[in-house]
Amino acid sequence: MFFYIFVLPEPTYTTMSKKAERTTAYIIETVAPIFNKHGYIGTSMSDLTEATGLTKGAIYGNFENKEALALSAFEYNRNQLLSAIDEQLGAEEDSLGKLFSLINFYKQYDVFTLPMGGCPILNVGIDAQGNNTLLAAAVKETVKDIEGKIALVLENGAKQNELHLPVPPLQFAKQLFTMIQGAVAMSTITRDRKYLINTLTYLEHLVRKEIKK
Amino acid sequence: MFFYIFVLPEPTYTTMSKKAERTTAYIIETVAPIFNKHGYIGTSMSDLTEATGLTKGAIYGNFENKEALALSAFEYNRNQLLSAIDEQLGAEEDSLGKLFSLINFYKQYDVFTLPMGGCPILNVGIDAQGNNTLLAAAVKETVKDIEGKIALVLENGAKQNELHLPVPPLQFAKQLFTMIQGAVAMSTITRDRKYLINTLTYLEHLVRKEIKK
DNA sequence: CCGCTATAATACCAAACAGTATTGTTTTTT
DNA sequence: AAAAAACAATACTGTTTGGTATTATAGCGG
Repeated sequence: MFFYIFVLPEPTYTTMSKKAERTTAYIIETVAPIFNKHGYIGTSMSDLTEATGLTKGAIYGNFENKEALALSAFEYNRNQLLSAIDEQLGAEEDSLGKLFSLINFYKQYDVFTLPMGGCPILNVGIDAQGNNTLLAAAVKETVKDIEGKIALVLENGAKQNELHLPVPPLQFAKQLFTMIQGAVAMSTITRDRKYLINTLTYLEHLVRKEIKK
Repeated sequence: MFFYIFVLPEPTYTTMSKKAERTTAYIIETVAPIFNKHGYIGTSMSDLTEATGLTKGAIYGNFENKEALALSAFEYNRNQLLSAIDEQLGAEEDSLGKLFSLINFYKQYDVFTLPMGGCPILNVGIDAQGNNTLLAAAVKETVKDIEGKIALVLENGAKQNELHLPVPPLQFAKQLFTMIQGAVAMSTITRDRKYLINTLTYLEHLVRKEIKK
């Protein structure tokens, strides 16, 4: 018996025609988990040359400066996350199914974010707060995106009479995402995935009891 | 009409006899919010000499190295937080009152943590994760402390038959704290205190409905 | 108020930092 | 296959990093 947990995607940088495009993608994909794990200031250019096997000339030929590279790296991780969320919210037919699909996804969020060096929302969101306004703004925008996606599902569910919400869709979405991120934060800080499991099991129960018709 | 929000405490370093004790305390108190805001690597020794008005000779005369200073700084912030939590959990007579007191404290957690440069649990917990194992361990321990304090209140409340818990006290405490830290994280990342207000209002409702007898 | 000691300032270190101008080497186009 | 263009490596810049040995000053007990 076999379990497919995650199918490792082919790296983007192997499927591009132009050389520069390839190295640019290669750099981003190699560098993204490092920035995510050690933060903007905590990551040095020599960390990146070491990890990529490239020289500074190569990196600075493809990116204007460290900040631009860090932004691209965050965007790369963010896109992976947004794609995964879209996948969960697009899979099932009914809104409740979509919600449970998302909840189950977050139960394994630690293994999902392992290759990217942790949760980009949390890591970059906190790290950049005191050190890089550009990154901080990008994270803020991403949060808004995700909340919007969840709110849309809730709104449709309410319209289709599949579920009833005690508060407006966006507010409920924000509450839901806040609790999820709380679990992400606590399991990150304590390195204990039980926070993830317990909180998301509770959210399952909450959705079933509070908004399921 | 006057509102006393917070009474600014007299700095510790003004009430000590020995000179060395005073500067040590002065350094810690000056430096603590800087480390908390910019992180361990994000804070340079020159940031600290600038902020304190002291020279490196003075700082290194009172602390072995940067790491030891950062640890003292975290411990200082942590003690302030633990004291505040103790205050809330000691004020009221009944367990439910203690709980509501804590919840109300966290509704204003952003203004409480403003002078220390944000939530030390979250900031140091995430920052240190990829950069400093000593600090990371200290945060982990603090989390355990806080959860223990909340669990104790819950356990007493259950024993006194003031409330009934659907799960063991420590597990409920962890769930509660997870949601609180979720609100802290989200309001930090988005710089929007509504997350704090909404989540803690919800927790109020949850406690009233789920565990109040 | 003197003199010893405790404490802080100065001046310095090697290493690491982000960034760049130039040279060398591949790709790509003709 | 040669020429042009794109790309990456090298070697270097000035600055800042954490840390320290030494010198100067301030605090404090007798």
